[in-house]
Amino acid sequence: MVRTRFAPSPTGYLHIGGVRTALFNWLYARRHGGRFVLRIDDTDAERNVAEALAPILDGFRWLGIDWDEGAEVGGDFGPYYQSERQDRYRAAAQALVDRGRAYWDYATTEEIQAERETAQREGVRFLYSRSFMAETDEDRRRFEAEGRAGVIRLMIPRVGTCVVRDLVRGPVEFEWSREQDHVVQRADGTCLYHLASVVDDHDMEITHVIRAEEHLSNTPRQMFIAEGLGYDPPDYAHLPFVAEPGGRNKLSKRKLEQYLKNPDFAQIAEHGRAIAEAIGHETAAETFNPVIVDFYRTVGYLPDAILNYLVLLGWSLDDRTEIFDRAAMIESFTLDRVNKAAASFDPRKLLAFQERYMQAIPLDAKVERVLPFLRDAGLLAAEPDAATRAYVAKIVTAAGDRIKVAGDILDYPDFFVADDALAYDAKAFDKRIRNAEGAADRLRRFREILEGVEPFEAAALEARLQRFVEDEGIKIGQIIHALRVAVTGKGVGFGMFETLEILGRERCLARIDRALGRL
RNA sequence: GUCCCCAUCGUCUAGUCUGGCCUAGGACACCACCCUUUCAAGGUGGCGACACGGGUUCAAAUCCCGUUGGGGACGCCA
Repeated sequence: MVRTRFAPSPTGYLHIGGVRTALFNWLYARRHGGRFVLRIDDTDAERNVAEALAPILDGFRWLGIDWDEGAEVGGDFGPYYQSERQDRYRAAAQALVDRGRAYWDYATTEEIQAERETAQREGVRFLYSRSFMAETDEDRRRFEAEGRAGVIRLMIPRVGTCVVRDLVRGPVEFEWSREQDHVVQRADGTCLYHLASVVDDHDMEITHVIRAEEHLSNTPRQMFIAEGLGYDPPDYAHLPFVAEPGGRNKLSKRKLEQYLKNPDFAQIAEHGRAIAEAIGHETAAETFNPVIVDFYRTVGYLPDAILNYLVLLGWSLDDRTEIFDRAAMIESFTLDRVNKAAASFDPRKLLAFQERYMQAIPLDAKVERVLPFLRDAGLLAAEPDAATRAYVAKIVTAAGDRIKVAGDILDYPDFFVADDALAYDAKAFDKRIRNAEGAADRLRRFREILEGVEPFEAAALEARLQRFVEDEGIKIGQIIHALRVAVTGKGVGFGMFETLEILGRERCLARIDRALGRL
């Protein structure tokens, strides 16, 4: 049975690169009817693990990447928090010593550092001299009598090679003599990541370790640990990096502000920021940024769109298929079609997927997505009644593809504000009404006509306006722009006649009066 | 510095293993035109890449060698 895992540290946020790695693990498990484990790489030192973990778990849940075992759901191979497994690691470290694969070492950090510097000065490769290695219990007692604290180091072979058979890259060869005698247990008795990771993967019966490329060069030591412990090592697959927008470097949470300098990235960020501010959401760069998954949830992206974009970052099925729903993804995902080169994150393309997915969902689903934004922006009551929903549905229909993310509904606040609170775009008002020759008079005349149009619906309104245009001997542009600004306050919007119908006669008349009154 | 990985349009990629079907295909972005009451959407078209240099071969994006460039790893971090 295939078992994969993703092991996040509780950092307080879920970033796009992590999701991509988790997604590939999840897909591989689902593809093979296996299990996907969410293990938590926390440490004892971390205080508020639950708090720092919540955004990560919420992010996965929102994306629909579910885990069969691990944090909050438990399972038969727990505990799933590394902080609760130190005893296991210590036992493993001791077993390594017992099997002659590791040794107690009593060098101080300063002594190691001195050796390292000497090697560097002489231009040779640093390899620990093992001068403070304890070969017997008596050695240990002697060192400890000197007041030294012992660590456990791996007894890495100094000859030969290690071959990592990577499912993405094929065989990769490393010389053992390049590896250090890595510490696996600290002087304070706690154990380090590489040991913990190997022990956990074994205990949790992980069959495929699918992780980012940065771990490729860590793999020999992990294989050494696994073999030393008598484990059957898992299969490894090292994924290419998700690189920063417009660059080749690994995506980093520390460079969020720098990414904002990339024009495409900035545009996406700005679009989201406007929505977030309208609903009173925090928009500091560290927490609100297109590299962080929460950004997309806040702004109203669709999880499936994000997954679809992400599955294509470093993987493809063929030369043309690009729309994958969950089932299609699971069905077609294979590790042998994972790319080797880093793929840079392009939020622009993500938006393109979002648009396609948004166009595809049914009206009522769209309305449901949009409602919370109207509520959070204070434009609608918390519990909209059926009439209100129907009203919103009309707006959503009329807006059509203009609503790319759910939060885009906030581009149309004018349908929700009182007539006397309507804000006018000053530039549009001047251009279309104040300074347009004869516009105000035409508007005044058409207002009178509007009083009698029956029914007050798009088709009838359009027919009547066409007649007005003919009667006046003008072009449609000479009335419609002024009309738009008068009733919506803006120079741009969706179909004029739908707009009038949705607003209704009373409000249209009131708004035209108000606009004319501003002259 | 040492080791490892990678290299096709600005970006994501197909093609590379199994050389010829590749005058290199698709998508995003961009540009133009069409549609049009504005803004979107949609339609049509365009721009645009095999990093470089040597081989091997009748034939190289594809195989080999080298160069260059980029990235990653080298912790008592994870």
